[in-house]
Amino acid sequence: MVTIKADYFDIGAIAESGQCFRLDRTGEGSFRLIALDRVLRILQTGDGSYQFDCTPEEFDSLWRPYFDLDEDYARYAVNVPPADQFLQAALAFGRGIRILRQTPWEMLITFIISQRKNIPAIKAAVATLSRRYGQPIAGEADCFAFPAPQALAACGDTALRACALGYRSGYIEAAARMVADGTLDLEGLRALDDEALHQALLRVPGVGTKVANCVMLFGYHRIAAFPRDVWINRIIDAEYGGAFPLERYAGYAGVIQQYMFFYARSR
DNA sequence: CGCCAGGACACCG
DNA sequence: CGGTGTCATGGC
Repeated sequence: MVTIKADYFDIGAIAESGQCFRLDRTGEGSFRLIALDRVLRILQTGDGSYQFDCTPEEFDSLWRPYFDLDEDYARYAVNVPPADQFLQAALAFGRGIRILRQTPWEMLITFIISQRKNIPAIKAAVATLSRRYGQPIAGEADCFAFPAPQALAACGDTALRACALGYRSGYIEAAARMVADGTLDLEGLRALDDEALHQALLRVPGVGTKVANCVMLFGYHRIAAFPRDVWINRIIDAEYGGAFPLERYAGYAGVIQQYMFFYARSR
């Protein structure tokens, strides 16, 4: 058991921020995360601290980096103009959101699934896919790791379609084959700069600009990436006259984007 | 039942 | 280059 008290850390906000689809509220102040082929239970105590059900070694080597706890999120707020009432409200409301360091493979498949689906539907599809093609996690009832590339590459378009994936099943099968046969080296892409990484991801069927930016932001922690979905476009139209001042947040616009998304969707 | 969802893609002018 | 129709399915 590990207890922490971190500023700018709110597991409930993170769970509802649309970046991770396997972090669920299991009760009042309790959460369960399936990630990195493991299960992590998290308890939010009354005094604002958190208890993680893992060893200190596991916390330091896996979960501290996963939750990006070594980064100071106060620095992302300094360039927001006081007159920007929308962003001021969004940062106050979403205080405690962090950009999780998830894996490129899971983000690639998850965000191919995400197109034209709402968040509950995405979570359901990821859960079905994991239950059918992921490894059961030892010592945990009904918990399954995210499927390996080989597992998804082998199961076929028809079986994938039966996981409520619809027309995306062909994209997912093709992407899984590229990764399984080495055509696409997701770990090797870490060496590329943002623009080259973006271009490499666009070669994957079913990956356009928006999904590529999500994979960059949530899978490679490229926090300059700024995914534009229907919610973000709606905000930019309604609050910024169609032109959001991205350059003001150069280098970390993706973090700002996440506050915008979470706040907009809450209303 | 109808509308919408963290879009991509082919096609068109 | 920018606009338009289509794609399959579930949540609300």
